[in-house]
Amino acid sequence: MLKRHDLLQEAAQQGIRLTAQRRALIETIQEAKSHLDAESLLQLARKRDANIDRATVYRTLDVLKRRGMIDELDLMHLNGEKHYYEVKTQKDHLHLACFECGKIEEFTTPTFEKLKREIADKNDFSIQVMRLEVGGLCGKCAARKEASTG
Amino acid sequence: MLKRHDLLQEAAQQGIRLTAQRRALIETIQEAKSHLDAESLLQLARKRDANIDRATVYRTLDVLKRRGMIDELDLMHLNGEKHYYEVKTQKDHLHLACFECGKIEEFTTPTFEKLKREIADKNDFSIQVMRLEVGGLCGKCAARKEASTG
DNA sequence: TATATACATGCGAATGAGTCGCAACTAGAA
DNA sequence: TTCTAGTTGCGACTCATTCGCATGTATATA
Repeated sequence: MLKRHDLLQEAAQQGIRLTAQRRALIETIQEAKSHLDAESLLQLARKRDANIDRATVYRTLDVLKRRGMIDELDLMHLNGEKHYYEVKTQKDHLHLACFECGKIEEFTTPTFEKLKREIADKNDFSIQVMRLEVGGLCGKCAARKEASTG
Repeated sequence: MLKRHDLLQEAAQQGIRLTAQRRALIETIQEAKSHLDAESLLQLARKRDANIDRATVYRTLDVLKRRGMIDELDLMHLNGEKHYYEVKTQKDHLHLACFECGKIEEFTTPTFEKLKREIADKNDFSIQVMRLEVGGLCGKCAARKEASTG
């Protein structure tokens, strides 16, 4: 598992006002085992603090995004147009989404870091966020399709 | 400029039924000078064929996407949640989006191709689409910010 | 510790991109 | 020329996300 930032601590350091709702939301994101969309986040966070409104979820996500504490993903729009969120990790990583079974895998490699440096250098661009998403078929689904089609 | 596929020809080859609306849409996408969203595509295509409905735009985009003839981009959601489309090019390329001035730049490098092979190999994954988007500040905007803040 | 206020929240209504059901139409095969 | 599976326009709909505004509150300061 990739090393994640400690959101709550970071939020305090950055002087983000910590309301009960924000605490509940931040803790939920921090401890999430999978990528959460706004609705799932709302439902889970309500177990910690029942009085959280949907608008607050979006507003909080926006704050965390702007501060670079979380990343926003589309996951190839596998399930409609909603977004998913994850705590920023120390190393950049990419997401592989299987169009068939919907499984999401994460992957890191030095080549990705290298590419990042190259992008910044060769384009005179100061990178804040980088999102690499790959869509296709995971090994299992590719094999199954192969067997049934050809 | 990266070499693009010839959509109309490819559509014919693939046995896609060519209605007047689809022709207008395909030609519009092919000749577009910038990344088009569904609404802009609709407006432009109507100059060629006034009777095009919004639903047809989405349905056609969907066909072309499924066939791998065009790519769908989010461009870091710089302007809301809409999607942008572009003709698939011979080489994969990535998009740099400046959060300040909104400029979009494209970039290719062998490292990207290398990364792609690595992803496929090390994960046993059959890649269909790959989307790499980068957000940050272009050289000019970074310099301007530096000057005014620091 | 009390107070002030800039910032957060809940609510409900609004927005905007994209989708759907269905009757009418038509490209291209036979 | 005819047939029909695939395509279209229309208008209503969905669903994620945003907004305006009155109310509430975390935190700085006295």
